Parts: sequence; C-alpha cells; structure tokens
Amino acid sequence: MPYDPSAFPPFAVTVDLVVLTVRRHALCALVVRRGESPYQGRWALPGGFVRGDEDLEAAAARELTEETGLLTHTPEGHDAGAHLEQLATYGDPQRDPRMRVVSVAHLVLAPDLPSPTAGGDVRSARWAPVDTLSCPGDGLAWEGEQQVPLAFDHDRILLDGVERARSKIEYSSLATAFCPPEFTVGELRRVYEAVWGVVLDPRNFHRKVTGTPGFLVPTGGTTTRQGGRPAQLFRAGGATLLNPPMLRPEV
Amino acid sequence: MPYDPSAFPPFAVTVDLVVLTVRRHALCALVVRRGESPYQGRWALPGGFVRGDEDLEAAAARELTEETGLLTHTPEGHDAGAHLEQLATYGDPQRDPRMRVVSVAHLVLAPDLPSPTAGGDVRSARWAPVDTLSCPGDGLAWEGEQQVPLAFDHDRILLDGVERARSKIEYSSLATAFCPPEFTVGELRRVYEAVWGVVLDPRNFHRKVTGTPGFLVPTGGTTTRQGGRPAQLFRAGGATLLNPPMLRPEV
DNA sequence: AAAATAGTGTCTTTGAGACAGTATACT
DNA sequence: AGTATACTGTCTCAAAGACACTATTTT
Repeated sequence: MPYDPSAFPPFAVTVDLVVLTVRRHALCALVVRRGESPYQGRWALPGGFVRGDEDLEAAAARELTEETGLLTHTPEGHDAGAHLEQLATYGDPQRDPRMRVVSVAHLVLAPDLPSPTAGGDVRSARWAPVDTLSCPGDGLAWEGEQQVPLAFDHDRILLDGVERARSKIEYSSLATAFCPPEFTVGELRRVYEAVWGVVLDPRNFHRKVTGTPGFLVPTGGTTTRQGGRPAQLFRAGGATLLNPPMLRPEV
Repeated sequence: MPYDPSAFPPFAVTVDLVVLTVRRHALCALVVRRGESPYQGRWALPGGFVRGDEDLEAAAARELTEETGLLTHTPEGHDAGAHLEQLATYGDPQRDPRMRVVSVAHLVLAPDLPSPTAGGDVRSARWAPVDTLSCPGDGLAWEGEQQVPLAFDHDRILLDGVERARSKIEYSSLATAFCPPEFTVGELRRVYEAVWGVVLDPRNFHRKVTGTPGFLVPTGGTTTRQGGRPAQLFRAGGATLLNPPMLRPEV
C-alpha cells in the first residue's frame, strides 16, 4: 500500500476546453492552431497548464477567458456568461510525446457571440462545425480539401463533449446556455435542432417547452428578428432539471 | 501562453474508488481505515497513486483488485466482474495537506460477493451502507454512536458516485452489474429499490423490465432462492441504453 | 397576395401507475 | 391452510407525435 506522498511519479496536469456554440444552425466548437511542436500547425482544443495553487475549474475558467474573452457562471451564479462543467479526464501515458500529461477536460456552452474569438488572432482560433472536425470513428478534421486529425487525443475529447451536450439538453435546461439572455421559443428550437441534427415539429415543441414548469419565464417583450409574426421573448427559468424531459427523436 | 512542458508545477495523481454493492437490501460502499497520517484511523475510499506508465483506468482496476480481489470488465468485455467507469476528478489545492494531489475518482458497481473484502484485513475494510456514511450536506460517517467524516473530500466523492449510480440505472442496464450472472426479476427489482431507496410495484416492474427490448435474456432456468413460486432466471441482454428508460418515482 | 414565423386545438397512440386476480412454491 | 413470491390482465391518466387551423408580421 505505497501511499507515500514523497515517492510519486512526476505528472503535469492541464485543462482542455470543449467550447461549443450554435452558429448559423450548426453546432460549432472552438479550435486553436498550435504554434509549437508537437502537432505544430494542427488544430487543437484550447487549454493549458493548471497552476500550482489553482483549482481545476478556476484553471478552466481562466483559460476560457484568456482565449475567448468569455466569462462563466458556475452552477449557482446566474450572471450572463457561459456554462462550464467538468467533462472527463484523459491520462493515457502516450497521449503527449513530451511527458506524462493528465488533462482534465471541461465543457463550455456559450451563446453565439458577435466577437467569437475576441482577444485572439483570427488565423489562430476559429469556430468549426463539429461535423467537419470529426467524422465519428476516424477523428479527422477538414483542412481545406483534406482531413487532418486534431492534435493529441482531442478528437476523442471533442466527441465526448459533443455527446455530453447532446444528452444533457434532454433532461436539463442547458440548451438555454446556447441562447442570448432573452430568446424566443423558435430560437430555442433551432438550438435543439442544431445540437441534435434533427428537425422538430414547431407546434409540439412550443407546447412542450412552454408547458414544462420552470423552464421558461416570459419577459413580456416581443421580437420580430426571425421574421414573421412577433414572437414572445423568454429567459431561462429557475429549473435546471426538466421534468418531463425533452425527448430526442429516435434514429 | 506558457505551454512549456519543462516548467510545470509538481502534481501527484491518484485514483479513488467508489465501490458500490447491494447487501441486505441496502446500497453499500467499500471504505478502508487509514493507517497513516493525515486522517489516521478515519474511514476513506480505497485508492492510490497512478504509476508513471499506467493508464488511469488501469490504475483504478489495479487498485480495485488489490483491495477487493474483484476483476472488472470494461464496457466492451462481457466477462464476469464488476463495472468500472470514470466518475470525476477532484483537484482542490487544499484537498491533501501534504501536497498538491489530483484524484481521478472511479465508480465501481459490483454484485454482492461471498467474500466482499477478500485479501484484506477485516478491520481495515468494510461495506458500509451509504446512508450511514453521509447525511446529505454534512458529510459525516457513523462510527459507533458518533458520526465522523470520511477522510479528505471523500464524502463529496462518495455522494457524487452514489448520485451517478442512481441516475445511470434509470436509462441504462447498469443495474444488472449489481446482480450475479443469473438473476430473477425480483432480485433486479430489489436492486432498484435499494439504490433508489423506494418501493416499486412488483407487477408493473415485471411488465416494464421484461418488455424493454435487449434488457433481459431468459436463460431457461428457474430458482426458488427467494421463496415462493419459482422465478425465471435471466442474464443481462446486449442493450446498454434502455428505451424507454426506467423511471425513478418522484419525491 | 404570398410567404414566413408564431401560437392553439384536436386526435391517436404509447406507456406509466394503480390494482384485481391467478400460479406455484415453502411452512 | 396460510403465506410468500411470481406473473398476467385491465383500467385510467398523462404525455408524445401527427397535423388542421388561426394570427401577425415582411416582401
């Protein structure tokens, strides 16, 4: 039972971020171009080392702000900002050729922002539709006309993050994290359609989502930014768990 | 952007295990008594350091075998053995007073075994009903007549593991991981009742569970080990995701 | 007027939950 | 016989999905 704190192997601990948003009816992830070896010039998930006195979630929030300018709200805080939660930890001994690196991946859900990569170089960071970044199973990313895999094991991390987001909007109100503070039922429906890659019946969706207690709170305002008849504006209600859940259509 | 692998703070990486089983109609967790400082003499979750060339899941499986003699099957392997999956990672800078330790917690679901702590000292490892280990919120464990908290942040990890198990048996066939290779519908129902802490209608449960495609496969045999009319024996079917899910009764 | 989006109502089917009743063992 | 467990059937209610219809805007 070698629980001796002075005789431990040397590890580096990083955080990697799966930052998702919905742009032009497509689920997109933030990727940055690597400037250094290994995987120089390849696209990768944003991330970096955890500092010696820093909590894991704080490190993730710091990296997010550094790379996107986005602020986060923890599960309790209800300020404007992105949703941040821990995703999973990846620690294959060979995942970084330089040394043993354990990466604690985090998932960020953000609304579509005017300046998505504020503070960053346009050519070194971009939103990429997730279905162009990885075809399930082969882990390749489109680069011009040819597919290049993401750096490290980031294709796997991205896939896990996307699947987490897809399943979590079923039974939680997290889909509102993809929306601006005030949004319409139609905008929320387009979030579900983009994340799940399906088409939903607008009428049943409307009835379902407005009938789920605590999900949506009307603000009183209306908007015609989508064209057509003016739509009522809502903001996210207090409920975090949806009961009954939104059901993802089969097959 | 200090992504310099030679200038990283020193971390130790451990795995901690939330090992759950159902014994005498109660959900129980494996706890071991600490022999060393800090928290000497207190109950803690089993775990240990990840080796320099070892994958996280391999480290968790190794610790499990060392402390319980249990073998695991990964999601793919269908051998007899316990279910193992990653739970979450805990990295508060103050969680271990000796040094910076990041712990990757894993969840293990095991059937009730004849020798639950084989290979270990009886006084240094035991199955404890989870509701005696922690009352939600205060993180205390019963020790004789007084409650003593688990070591480190293990009360939080245990709570997260229990909640994961409770929610996961809703929409997956994972409840069968608590059962022996062949089991009856009644035994499976008692697993749900113990994990959720509720009473389920035996008739509706039977209809539901036998009607869910891929959940249960009849083996042809019967048993009377529960008394009463002989019950048909089943083993776990190929389905991992249940559709429709088992619904946990409200409130 | 035509097209687009928003919102309501109605019907059918599925499934959850309550519960009556039968079957087969052990004591 | 009495009791315990296993299993089947029936009824009711809630909700999902399909879809007809109305409302209010822009072009």
